[in-house]
Amino acid sequence: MSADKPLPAHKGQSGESVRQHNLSTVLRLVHLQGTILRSKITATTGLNRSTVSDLVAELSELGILVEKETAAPTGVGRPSLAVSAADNIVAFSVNPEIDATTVAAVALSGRVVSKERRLMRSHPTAQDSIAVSAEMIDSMRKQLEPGTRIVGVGVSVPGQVRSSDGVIRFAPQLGWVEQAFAASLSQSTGLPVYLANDASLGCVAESRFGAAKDINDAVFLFAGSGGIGGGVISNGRNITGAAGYAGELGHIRISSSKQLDYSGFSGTLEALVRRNDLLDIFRLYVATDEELDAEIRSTESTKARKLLEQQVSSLADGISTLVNIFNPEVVVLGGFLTSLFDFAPDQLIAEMKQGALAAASERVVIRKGALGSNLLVLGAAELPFEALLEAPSSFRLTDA
Amino acid sequence: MSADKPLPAHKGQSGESVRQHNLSTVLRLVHLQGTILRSKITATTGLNRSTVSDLVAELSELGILVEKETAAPTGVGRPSLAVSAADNIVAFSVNPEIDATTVAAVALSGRVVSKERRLMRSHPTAQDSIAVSAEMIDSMRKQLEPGTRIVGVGVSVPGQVRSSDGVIRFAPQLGWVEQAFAASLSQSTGLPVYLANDASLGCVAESRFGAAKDINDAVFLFAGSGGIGGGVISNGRNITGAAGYAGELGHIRISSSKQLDYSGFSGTLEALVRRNDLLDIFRLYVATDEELDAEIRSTESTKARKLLEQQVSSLADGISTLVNIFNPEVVVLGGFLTSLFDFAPDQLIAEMKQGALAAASERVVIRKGALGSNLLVLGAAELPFEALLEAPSSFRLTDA
DNA sequence: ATCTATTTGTTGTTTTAAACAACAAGTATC
DNA sequence: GATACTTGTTGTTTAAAACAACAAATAGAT
Repeated sequence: MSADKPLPAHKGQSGESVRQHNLSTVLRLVHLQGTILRSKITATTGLNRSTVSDLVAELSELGILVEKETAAPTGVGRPSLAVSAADNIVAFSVNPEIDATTVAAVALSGRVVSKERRLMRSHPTAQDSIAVSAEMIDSMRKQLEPGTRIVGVGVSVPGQVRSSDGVIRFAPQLGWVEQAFAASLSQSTGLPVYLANDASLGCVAESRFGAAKDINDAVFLFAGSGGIGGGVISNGRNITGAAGYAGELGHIRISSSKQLDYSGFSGTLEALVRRNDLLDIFRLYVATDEELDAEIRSTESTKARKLLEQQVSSLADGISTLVNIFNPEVVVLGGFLTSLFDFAPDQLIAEMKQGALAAASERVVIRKGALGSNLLVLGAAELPFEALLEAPSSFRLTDA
Repeated sequence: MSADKPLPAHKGQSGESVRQHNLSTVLRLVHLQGTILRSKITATTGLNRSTVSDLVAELSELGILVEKETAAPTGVGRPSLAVSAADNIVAFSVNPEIDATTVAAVALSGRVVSKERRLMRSHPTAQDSIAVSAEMIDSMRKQLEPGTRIVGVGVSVPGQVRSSDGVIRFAPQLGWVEQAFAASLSQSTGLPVYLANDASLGCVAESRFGAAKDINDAVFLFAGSGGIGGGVISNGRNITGAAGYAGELGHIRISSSKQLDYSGFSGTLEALVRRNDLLDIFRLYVATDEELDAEIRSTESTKARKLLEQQVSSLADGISTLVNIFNPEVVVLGGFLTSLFDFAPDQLIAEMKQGALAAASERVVIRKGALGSNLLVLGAAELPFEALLEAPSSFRLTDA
């Protein structure tokens, strides 16, 4: 009945855990803000000058942070030192898609060190994908600067991932079911591997570095050829749910329509806002988001415009529901949803407000994603980085 | 661009804040678990025996906790002391409804010290309600045991409340708009007053003391005569949103039906699962939840059973959407939704699973609320208690 | 060019609170 | 009644943040 397991919520704090927390706080600040003055760290953390000095020294010792003298002094008084995240600590990010696999190396400083997209035959098995990923990581690893250290691998998966053990439960586009992706890729590379849903990672990336930076409550909707994915930041934290499947915002039911989405549910947001329907009406077979966007911007076809208006309406319905549920400050759109937004921003906003409570919707801002093609690259890299940020002094880095 | 305000997320921890945190942790543990052995506190917090001894001593000194020798020893070894929350520290909870106002005094120990429900003429103004509440609190205050100290007042509001200043933005049933309830009631009583949405507070109560105790991810749906309200616990925390309006789960759109809910939105969960529709079909004008439940259990009418099945379907649709969004462990139902559940549990569960992702729904349990008529009494009291739990050593208690 | 005010880094000391260690107290089992 | 076991108590140690004093580096004033 009562909790025999020591819930983390009821954990006390000892002296050492305070040190861990403070190291973590400083490192996270630098990772998120980029290069930052030490005096600024002192101000934002509220810690004493000498304490910050000591913390930064320890992190520098570990090779995680770097201190440099500021090139141009900023004002009166002794110039403060600039603190940056190490440029030679990298995470690999992997994004398997239906027709290609993207692998990148991202430095803790945020720099994308290298990035490669390899086309694959359609419908690769998970084993194929793991083999290709491992090989790409291996070759990329050899080209890293000497002395570079590796945090691990983050994989963005277009499907549902069990967070506890990194098993892909179901990836509809790829046709994968119950694949122990993390364990297998970890075996092949000798590196720790972390998995999460792609849209959730996009959400994390936009909230840390993009359109929702410094926002505590945000909702994300990303649409691609595989449907609509989503993510939520509430009170500054990504909502994951009990097992990691939360945030499937494409599958919220908003209508009685019998139209099906890619997972076979009817009347959902994903069923009514379909990229393929737009491609069809423009008589396109495949198209990049840019090409589709150009068509949407320029079309004069009444039929096309009507479909677009319907999709905008459905999107507004979906956003209304999410606003009522989450009361976010910002709603961030990605993929071709940005084109829908641009097509009829006033309609979208008006219909969204009409379907949502005034109090919850009055301050909501709808915004386009800011990270473009680096969205998932940065998002996936945050998974291993998060592990490092959580325990900077005890995390085991791997030599390149 | 970058954060000039020191975000709490980037706050460091000093020695003193550790003490605060640990005092808070111990006190919260006792408040949530009820009477608990000191050895158990040591085990769950992970703190040293002597540290726990010291922390409990400080809280006892403050009169917040009480240590007693255990009546019946539990096993081998020196018997541990039983730690309880003080029974003479109380919070008032207030619940204004359309036809009555309920005021109660709740002890930190969880005991409901007193409770009174006063009938009022229909459609009271906010001023009426504040005056009546203040008067009820005053008279109840006089009857408290000597030496009792007061934490504050928590108000559960059937409407949207801005959390920053306790202004009621809109309470559709009561017809209130923009009422500075907290400020006004605080003026009248001389006590700190906290406000929140009623369903959110019910959610907090069930998650701390009721059907979702020790559950980190739970969704709550409560239905009454005023519609359907909701609340969410994600990662152990109640979701409030940017301004406090999150959790309006009754207003999620699940259908294209033109049926309107109490806030004028069409096709929402609240529009399709209406208590009044059930009352109508049973030819009841007013009825308690118990009376309605009896009708639902015993009805043989085909028309009634069809309506009930429709409502169960709609409820299942709503829960599916919420399961896809939140991946909860438990969904808790309250009000007449429990009767719907009892009417057709298999249908509800089957249809819910049909509309939700397998991964997210496979482990979900649908459960009835456990707190009955004390739901809002306990929930509202948690608001002032929370302030005390947050800062036990510096919180200013008021003498009765 | 020099002086002053200002800000920040550095170093050595103090303080706080948790951990630790040793012992006493109380219970159950043999 | 002896022994093992668990918990409370007390005094000591330790870790880390705060503090204080001073040095360093800048901008602006004289």
